[in-house]
Amino acid sequence: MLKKRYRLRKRGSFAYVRTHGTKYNDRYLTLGVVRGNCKLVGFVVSNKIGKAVKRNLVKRRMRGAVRELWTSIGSGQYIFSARTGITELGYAEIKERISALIAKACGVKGAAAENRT
RNA sequence: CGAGAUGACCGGACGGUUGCGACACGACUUGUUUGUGCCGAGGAAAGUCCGAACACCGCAGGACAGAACGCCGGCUAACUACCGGUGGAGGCGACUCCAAGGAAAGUGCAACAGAAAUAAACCGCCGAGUAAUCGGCAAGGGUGGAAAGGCGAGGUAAGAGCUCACACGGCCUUGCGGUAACGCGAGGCGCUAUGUAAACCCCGUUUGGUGCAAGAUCGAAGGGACAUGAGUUGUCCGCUCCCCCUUCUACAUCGCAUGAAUCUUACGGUAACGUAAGGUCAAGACAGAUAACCGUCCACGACAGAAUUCGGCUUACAGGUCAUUCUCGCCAG
RNA sequence: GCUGCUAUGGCUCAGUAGGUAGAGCACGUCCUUGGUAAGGACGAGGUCACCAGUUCAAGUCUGGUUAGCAGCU
Repeated sequence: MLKKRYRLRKRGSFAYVRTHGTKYNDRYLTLGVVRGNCKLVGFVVSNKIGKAVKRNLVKRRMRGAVRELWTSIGSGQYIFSARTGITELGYAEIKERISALIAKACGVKGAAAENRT
């Protein structure tokens, strides 16, 4: 599991990433990224996903996956948003999809930075 | 053996690796550090439907309105909950269910059907009359959820509680039993009275508002202003205050985890529950902590995630366990 | 976490002192026109979100459930 100090926690940070970040989409996940020196990750699981038990389960799995892939992530602020239907996936699938998104984001790092400025 | 009834309980287990949150004790590089120990979701944590604690609203006052409840007795911090009884309804039964005061205080409503709906005469019956028609009656028919008690006898022109009987219904008086609701009897009164109060209402009881995003501590700017205004309920009265309003920033610390707590035993009580003794401290976050993988076993795992805290209610739920428990049916002896 | 509101034909809505559920648009058939639109006539379409209760009778009254919407920060 990810320690608290590596997680994105402030309301303002979420708003910043959402408006200024580059987005990468998947069938079940959305990733928003802003480059920076520190390395912070946030998770969004909305009410649409399900009731409290399902939401918590999804959130835990996402955190667990990110922890295992921690070394492959570059510095910056990340937000993973869950989309409807994700409750049908197992842990392994979620992990695969997250790693694919991370690869995509880190691969086009330079281009994303140019577009932003 | 099968079908049920009632009450209580459990809610995968064990082991290994990696990982997360709070707390305690250490370490040194003194902080977004690290090591060890210990603890870490539920019977409903849910819905937010009642009742409280606690906090604030200057005081927490009054009246009306509004709201809730409504057989009796207990229990409780409190309650509309709970327990026991009474009455009623359902079931062959064990047993279950019931917002269960007042309809002669008043008002409203009762569609359609039906002659007529709180009111009396369509068909009908009887009498008078040649007949038209007039008078008497409410037994029978039919409508309706409901038609001025039921059934029998007497009585009559025909009929009618008009009169009488009833282990019938109602009202009044009274005896016995019960704390009481009420029950079981006795006597009297021929007896007018439909339903609806989960329609307004009447009677009785209770009730100030807002809710931990309550609130306490810590800022800045702008505007109004000496009687306006404000003081969190709809209206009014009373009382009080001198400052009030708006916007923005910050989201830290406290509130915040020992409590009407819970477990065991004993005693009292039919029970809810109470009393005494002893034991236990057992989540406390603020983008919000329980996951991933593997192995073994079985019934192959449902509903579902704490957010101020308790007592209830309601709703969801795979499967399973227990009881000198209770009922019905079938078979055998 | 807390507090409110709504649910009626395909769509937008009425329906207040319980008594056989209505309007507009849309839809179908016919008339009108050389044809279309407009207009006219007729018609179909409803478990009144769901489950119980009160009542002779419930869209309406009472309790519960489920969806959806809004506000408080």
